[in-house]
Amino acid sequence: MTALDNAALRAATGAANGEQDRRAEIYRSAARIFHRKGYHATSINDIAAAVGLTKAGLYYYIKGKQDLLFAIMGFAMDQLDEQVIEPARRVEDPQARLETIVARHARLITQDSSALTILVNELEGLLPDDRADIIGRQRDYVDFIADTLAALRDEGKVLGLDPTVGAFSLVGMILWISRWYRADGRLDGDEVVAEVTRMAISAVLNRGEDSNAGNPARTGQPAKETRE
Amino acid sequence: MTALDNAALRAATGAANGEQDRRAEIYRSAARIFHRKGYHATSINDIAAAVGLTKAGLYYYIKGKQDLLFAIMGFAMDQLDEQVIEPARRVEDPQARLETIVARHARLITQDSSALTILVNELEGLLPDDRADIIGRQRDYVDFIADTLAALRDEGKVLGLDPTVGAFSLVGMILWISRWYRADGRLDGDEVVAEVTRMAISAVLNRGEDSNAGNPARTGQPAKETRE
DNA sequence: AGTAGTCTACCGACCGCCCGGTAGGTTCGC
DNA sequence: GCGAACCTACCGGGCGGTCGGTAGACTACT
Repeated sequence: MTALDNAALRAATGAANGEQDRRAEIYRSAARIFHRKGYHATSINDIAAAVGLTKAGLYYYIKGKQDLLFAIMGFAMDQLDEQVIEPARRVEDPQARLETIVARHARLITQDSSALTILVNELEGLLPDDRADIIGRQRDYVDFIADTLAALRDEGKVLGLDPTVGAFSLVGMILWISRWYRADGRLDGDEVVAEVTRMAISAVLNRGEDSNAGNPARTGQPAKETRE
Repeated sequence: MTALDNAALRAATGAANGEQDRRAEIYRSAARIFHRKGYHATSINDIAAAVGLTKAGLYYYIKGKQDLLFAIMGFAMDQLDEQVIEPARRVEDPQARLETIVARHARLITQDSSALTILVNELEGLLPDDRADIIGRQRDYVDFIADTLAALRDEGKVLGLDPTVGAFSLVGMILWISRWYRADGRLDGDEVVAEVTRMAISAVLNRGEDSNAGNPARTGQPAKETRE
């Protein structure tokens, strides 16, 4: 069920298969509305109307409100896994890996923040088992960042920073983008991603002259890896 | 706490300003519950039960659910004004001022995050006019931080950072604390505040050797003002 | 001292509304 | 004629909010 739904969601702007498209449209609409109004403030009717169905018609596609939320969150976590964690895992140098994580996560948010934002804001709307599932995956992500910070520390590029606090702080910085970034604003998505990535790297790296193991720490632009 | 307050209040019937105490207790309870479950997922009955009243009894003290939310948010903004903005305004050196802002805001969150977290998470629960009021005050806060970053840039301590993006990013880092910090966790509140403050300063200051207008930019530890 | 009135602080019962969800069709392409 | 894709009509229940009370402390007057 969940895997199927996720596959449906992933079929973004498709041509073929009618049912899958419809389902994907429903999930996308629901994600947008949940994002805008919040899960509890959104009624099944709101979603049905947004996709041009009645409430009963909508129930042909979904099992219930909570399942819908869980499916959206599962999709968001899959997105994070595929677009951020997996690519970053293939980067061996810790600093480059951190840049990959931040830049890719930030980019995901500037592109479409709905699902990823619901992922962090509506956890209490889930059933306990589902919530445990999502929280576990989130914790893995934070641990992944914390491990990267620990590796940077072992290289001597970071001094006296608690990796866990560092990881949480970076995540907070990134997630917050969805609250202030507007696609039609002064800065475009790429500029925002670059700015935030630079701040993130700068936040964890040691400043200045001291104890820097080799490696002429780049102080200017971020890395190349910010796009694929 | 609640039971104690109620017992004390009941025992001291006839004492001076019981009404204000009761009202404060209601706001505090409501803030805690809104924080835990979210505004929309919290019923008036939940709050009434938490303070040992019936729903009808609660309405003797409040005008409605939305007014209650607005009152809590107003209180949170007042707290921010008094404990963060005003003290920081009296610090003239921009870097020290930034440290004051971050440290004081972070400290407020580690002490009691309920109201301050509601302030950012439940905006859509407000009436449009109330929301505009709160958003305006929030924007003033971000502008205050952005101005401080701009001042740092004018001193040459910050290069090529957009002050607005910088301000938002720092705010995101700080606000996120309420999502992961536990008073009974590995680190105590002061340690977390210190860590986050160091990261924030490090995130915006220039690293290393280049193009620094005069001014021996401190590249080692941050400043003293991180605690009072 | 007694008692009538007043006010604070609450409660039980109720209202209309809308919620998530369902039963039982109906339409329509194949 | 059959199943996929929807619909209308409805259900029980909980919601925010209101109404009409009332116990009891306090005051005022006789």
